Amino acid sequence: MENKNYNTVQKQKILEMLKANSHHHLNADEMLFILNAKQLNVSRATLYRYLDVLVQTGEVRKYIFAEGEKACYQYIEDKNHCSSHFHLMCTECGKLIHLDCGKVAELINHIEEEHNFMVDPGRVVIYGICSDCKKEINNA
Amino acid sequence: MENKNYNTVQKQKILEMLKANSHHHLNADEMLFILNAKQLNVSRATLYRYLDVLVQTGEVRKYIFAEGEKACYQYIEDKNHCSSHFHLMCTECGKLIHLDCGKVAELINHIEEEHNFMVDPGRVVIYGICSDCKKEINNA
DNA sequence: TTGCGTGCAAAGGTTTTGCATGGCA
DNA sequence: TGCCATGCAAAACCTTTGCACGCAA
Repeated sequence: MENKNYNTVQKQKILEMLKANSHHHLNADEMLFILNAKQLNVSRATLYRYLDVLVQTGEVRKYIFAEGEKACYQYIEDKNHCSSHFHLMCTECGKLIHLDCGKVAELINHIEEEHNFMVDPGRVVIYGICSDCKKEINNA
Repeated sequence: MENKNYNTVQKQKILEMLKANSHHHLNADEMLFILNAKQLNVSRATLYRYLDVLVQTGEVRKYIFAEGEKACYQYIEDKNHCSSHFHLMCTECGKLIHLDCGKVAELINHIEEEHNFMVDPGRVVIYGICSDCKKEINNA
């Protein structure tokens, strides 16, 4: 790794904030808002710079959705583990569900064997609506 | 649909160009370059405006990849059909493969029944490397 | 003391928008 | 003729970068 990784308050707080929100994705504005609310001002530049590092090391995943086009970031609990399965992303609430399931492995195998296509599971996101949001929509 | 859809040369040429390149995705610059090469100057604004319409009607799909972050567009042959299956996207050459396969339907059913998550198949893209590019990489 | 990390402001690149003009129906 | 579509340029937007200063080790 090329960075000498000095330990600074900013980095600590950014990482802490990401871990506390590992259940959903955040964009830069949202992150700065959260940090601000905690009386810690981090500059936008520093945030982006550190996010880049975290994405490179695999600790954080970066998403870009066609609608918003604003980059969203999310802390990945177990980076090695998370490259081997698919993710379900709720387009309503942003919740990320780890789909660690034999059926996925089955489909990946099928695609690689029968369709001769090498899948990169870590990048695959299955969009849809989670059970909680489905309830809310039905109740509305 | 809210647009009265006047027929103009620009729209015709844009759609024609998209259809001719339906096997892969293009970004705005590439499209303008192609149009230019054919001696038809379309303004960037017009291109973006029409692309928006096409995306809304489902004739064109918009992709944003985390790396490039530049929006890519691709004509969808059969928009109704394409909302019911997954797509394989080669990250090397941009080829889009329609994965119309029982295994996909199986996984979708499984996710909806067992994981209680309503999948939106039209938005799902499985990234990886296609057989042609795999060969090239191996030969290199 | 060394040199990485930070903050600020400016730049960068893509996409969107306002406005006057042009062209389809 | 009415009004949508176009082109231009400017604006908007998110993100990156240059530079000087501050701070970790």
